[in-house]
Amino acid sequence: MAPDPKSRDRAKTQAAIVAAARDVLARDGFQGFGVNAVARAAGCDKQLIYRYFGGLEGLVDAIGADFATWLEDSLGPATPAASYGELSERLILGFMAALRGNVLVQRIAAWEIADPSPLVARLTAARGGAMVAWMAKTRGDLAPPPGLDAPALNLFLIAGVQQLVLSSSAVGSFSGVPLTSDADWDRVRTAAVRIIRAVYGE
Amino acid sequence: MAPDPKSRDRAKTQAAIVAAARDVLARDGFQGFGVNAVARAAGCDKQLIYRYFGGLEGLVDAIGADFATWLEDSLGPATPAASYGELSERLILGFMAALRGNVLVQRIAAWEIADPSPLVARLTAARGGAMVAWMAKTRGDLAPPPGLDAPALNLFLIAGVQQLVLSSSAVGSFSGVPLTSDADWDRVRTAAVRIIRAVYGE
DNA sequence: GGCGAATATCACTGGCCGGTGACATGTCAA
DNA sequence: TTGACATGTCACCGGCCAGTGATATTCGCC
Repeated sequence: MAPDPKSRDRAKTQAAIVAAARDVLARDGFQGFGVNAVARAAGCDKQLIYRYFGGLEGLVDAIGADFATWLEDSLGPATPAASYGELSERLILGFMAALRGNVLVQRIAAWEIADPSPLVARLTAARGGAMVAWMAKTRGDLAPPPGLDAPALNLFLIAGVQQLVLSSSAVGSFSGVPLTSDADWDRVRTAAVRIIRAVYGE
Repeated sequence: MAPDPKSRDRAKTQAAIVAAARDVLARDGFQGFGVNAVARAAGCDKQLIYRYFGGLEGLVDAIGADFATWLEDSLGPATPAASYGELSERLILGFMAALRGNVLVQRIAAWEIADPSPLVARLTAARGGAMVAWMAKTRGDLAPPPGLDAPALNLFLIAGVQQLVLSSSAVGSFSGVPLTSDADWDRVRTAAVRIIRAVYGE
């Protein structure tokens, strides 16, 4: 027969709640992300969220827990780069692809900007840690070029990528320029590569 | 004596409501932006919002109406540029300063990303129009350099600026890098200039 | 003065939310 | 068998919200 309507399996119920929370957050954004919505999506009573996670905070922590390996899972292991420009190129394009492919992370990034509540700070921390860890791992022992503030340059490019991805996902354009078709993103990628090669030398 | 507690002046009341709406949006963000909050801030009854603006939509339109000249008002009239690199530099740094100095626009930009509702689309359109008009006016009749996708490059830089400003305003950092002190923003400006000069030639 | 319209306020409904206490049901060990 | 515990559900509270109908107050015009 079908699995029990009341499964009575704590681990499974917890997993279902976390999955439902991810779904709700990815689908509706942080608006409408709450105990009621998550419980509805999980098909259980909201009381269980309080009992098993201590409220939304614990649930958010559970979501953020598996961001540690997000970028590696999306992009595969890093391979050594021959030059800093190549490294930066891989960093930027890889981040672009990973972010474009994960709506949940997009929602969280938008959440951070729009509503700096203590609730989302937990996710911000988890995501930021994953970012720096991945960047450090990708960099390996390659020395940054002298005379350039490489961290600031990369920060600028990463910020641009994130803004373009978020705008594209939310409204399909940025500053009036459409960002939907593959051709649009080809232009963006080309621009990014152009910038990187100009800055770090051919 | 003090002005009438019930002013009974439609024009003045309308202006007070619009001002209150701007204040609420700038202070609290689009969260908590609603008829009740605006009416409270304006010190009048929410019924007047429905009567005079037809609801939040009309009120939002009234807010967006004066974005047409936002950038010019912030930065002063454009002066002719000698080269495309100088033009781009002025564009990016000017946009950075203007956005950093206007919390309301920051909130609206965050709103666009986080909650693509039909309500905010009105503001997105107004802001986008102001952006392209200002860029076109600043450009004047200067020809873009050949062999470069200048619009895409500028788009990338503008996106980076916007993301950094929004993150700074919301959480004081981006990707773990703090963005609060003047020194932080000096680094950002230097990186931007570095990128522009590398791309468009010294 | 008197009357109609414009202006402003009040009071209320219905709905969703977060949060909590009480209750039902299944499990397992003494 | 029975009793303690874990799991799950239900009903309810107070609060905030959007929206609306009725009412009070003032202005302008005849």
